[in-house]
Amino acid sequence: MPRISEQRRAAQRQRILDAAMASFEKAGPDGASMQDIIAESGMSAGAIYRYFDSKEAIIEAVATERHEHEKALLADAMTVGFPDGLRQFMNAYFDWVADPAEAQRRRVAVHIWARAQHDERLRQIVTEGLAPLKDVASVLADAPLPAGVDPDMFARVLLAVIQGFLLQRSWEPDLDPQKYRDTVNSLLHLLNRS
Amino acid sequence: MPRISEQRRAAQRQRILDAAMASFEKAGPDGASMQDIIAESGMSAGAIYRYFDSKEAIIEAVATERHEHEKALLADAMTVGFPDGLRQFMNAYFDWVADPAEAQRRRVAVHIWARAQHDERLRQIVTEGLAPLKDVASVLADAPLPAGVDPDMFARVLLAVIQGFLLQRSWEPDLDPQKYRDTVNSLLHLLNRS
Amino acid sequence: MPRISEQRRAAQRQRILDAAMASFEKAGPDGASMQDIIAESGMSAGAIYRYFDSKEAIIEAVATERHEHEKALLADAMTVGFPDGLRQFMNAYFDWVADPAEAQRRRVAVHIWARAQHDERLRQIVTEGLAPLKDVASVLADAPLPAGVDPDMFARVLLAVIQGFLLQRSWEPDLDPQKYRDTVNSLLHLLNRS
Amino acid sequence: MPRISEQRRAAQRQRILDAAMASFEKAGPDGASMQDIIAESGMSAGAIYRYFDSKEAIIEAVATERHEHEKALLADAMTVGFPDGLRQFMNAYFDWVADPAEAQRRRVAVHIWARAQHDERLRQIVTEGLAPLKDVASVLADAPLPAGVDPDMFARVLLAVIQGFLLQRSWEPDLDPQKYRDTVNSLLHLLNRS
DNA sequence: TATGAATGAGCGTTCATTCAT
DNA sequence: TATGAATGAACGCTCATTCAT
Repeated sequence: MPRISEQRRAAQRQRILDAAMASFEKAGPDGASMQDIIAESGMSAGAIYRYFDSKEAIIEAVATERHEHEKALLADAMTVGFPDGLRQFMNAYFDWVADPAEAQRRRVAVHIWARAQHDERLRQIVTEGLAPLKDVASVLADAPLPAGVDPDMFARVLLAVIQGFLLQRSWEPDLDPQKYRDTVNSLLHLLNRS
Repeated sequence: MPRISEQRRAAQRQRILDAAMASFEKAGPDGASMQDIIAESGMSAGAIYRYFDSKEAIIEAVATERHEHEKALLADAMTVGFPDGLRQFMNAYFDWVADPAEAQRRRVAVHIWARAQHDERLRQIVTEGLAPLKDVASVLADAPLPAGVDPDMFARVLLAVIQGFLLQRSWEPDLDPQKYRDTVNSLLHLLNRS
Repeated sequence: MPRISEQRRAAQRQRILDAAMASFEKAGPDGASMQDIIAESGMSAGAIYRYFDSKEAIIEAVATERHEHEKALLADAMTVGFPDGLRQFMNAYFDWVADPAEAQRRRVAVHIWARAQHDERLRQIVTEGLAPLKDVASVLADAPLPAGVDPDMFARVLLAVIQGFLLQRSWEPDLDPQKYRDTVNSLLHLLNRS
Repeated sequence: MPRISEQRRAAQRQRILDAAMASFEKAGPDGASMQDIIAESGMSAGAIYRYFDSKEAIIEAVATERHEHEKALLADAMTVGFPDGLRQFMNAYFDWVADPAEAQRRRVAVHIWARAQHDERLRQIVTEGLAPLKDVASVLADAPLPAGVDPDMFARVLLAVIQGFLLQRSWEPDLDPQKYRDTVNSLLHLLNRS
């Protein structure tokens, strides 16, 4: 009975997602055609549609994959308190932002962000990916923050610091992540002294 | 010998760009068809192609318009020194980020950002729009910054703080700009005490 | 201004419908592809979609055209009473069934009939095309019909006599319409004597 | 050396034909996909192709089945002479037309009729199904028919009366078969008096 | 024998762009 | 100058059929 194993099924799915990532990186989800994904994956049109209902479903799976990756990344950063958990949170992100192997994912992320503005399903996936913010905020709530600093908003500032850098580096690949990271860390040290 | 006045030509151009912005806001530049822009502008297909060579040219013009707007916005914020110029720089941006009339432009900006990753012309327009960073950095270079804080990178952090918020609010329109702004300002106050 | 005249628009529409009829005759609406209609019409894909929203819309237009033709055909047959109006009704149909120029339309009609079973819009078009039955029935209602003969059902019998022959001749083109018609007329004469 | 018994083979074949009938009834042979038939039968794609060479072969088998059914139906109606054999012929048909259990077969029949116009094999099956006409005609040939009534053509009229009603009822399921039948029988009684 | 994953040609339709009027 | 009808390549997707297991 040729019913394929769960393992093979997962591998084929991943093959498609990898091909989609590669295609999306080059031209964005709209610029990449199904033919591109088909060629990149080495599979046939029909085969791909056994794993995903539509191109849209592939885009959503790519978005989901990215956020699962992100959540796993941050899961254990949140196990320690302020200010060490905070530092780990930022470091986990910065490691991702600096990792050459993740360049593709970062570039595709920007397309997902743009698309999430119109696509309700994608918007949900993206905002659910913002969940770690809650954890960061609850850690910050117990910390001696300067007056006027809201824990929720501070968490968003930290995320923005990452997102903005990811964006800037997507246009200027030569931007040095280490220098940026050092500056951010130096700024965060001001908190300890307050 | 221009058959139509320069003034009329500019007005027609603007009409197309406004229609494009409206169309792009709804579905992004890829999701919006030339037919959408044609319908929204009330002009004919042929007429539009007298003002712009291609859809791509319209997208570039939209991107350029946005960055000219941005530059004008920041031009006079840079006339005073640290820390007042810095505050004005941030306030100018925050006013834009909070202005309901600018919602359309902000949403389209995210698409431009994504597209700039692949489109060289767009990338140049976007990175040229980053010019104010240089001015901010040169102001910061003369300021008594904490140890380890690079002026160029600090300027990027400030930009990131805006960009990230713009992004987050594009997915969660209810996010309160005032609360975010207050937290950012409170954090920046730490600099004065250092 | 190249906005085409109403006349040209109607001509183009007809060109598409004629091409569709020719294509449908050869292979039925499902067997004929849009490419067939495009080739047959000598128009481009895009042009056709300016006149019809979809292939389905073309099929509906073909069905509508056929029934408008039919209604016009029967309109004046109904101006006289029994038994002359009845004879004219049948003759009008028989002339159509025997007319070589109408062979295409007859063959396509059978496909429309089949399709009308599932397609609600088509079903409405087809059943509205049955309207003449009401007129025939009302003429028959005033006639001295034999006992047990319901005017509505008799009208349906008459229609069935046509439909069935159309069907039989679609499989056996050599069937002689004249012989069939003579036999039907002879049978109808029995009514006069009753 | 058949690995499976002839009996099982026939049962499997029937299972496929039943699934095909059910699928064709819903959407016609073109609207129904092999996947539909596969799902409806509970068999696998590969299994079905061991019993039928192609979808076309299934359609032909469905058509053949229908006409075998029809022939069996009429076989013994033809054992008696005019006018009783005639009445039995019509009654056998009318029973089929009124039988709710045969609704599926009737609806599919219309599709077969349409398709038989282009498909030579189907046309042969359908015209061979018209064989009873010959028997009816030969019975009628010995009967005292009114002047101008050709036995062959009269047989066709009788068939048309059935076919047309089947068609009309496929669009208007509420049509009362009994009323139609009564009217037809009343009309046929005129023959006795002539 | 039976399975269902895989194939890839072909489907209906859309789109940015052109050009006769 | 302006119009919008026309183009035709390319799109996302489905399908009957095959064949490795």
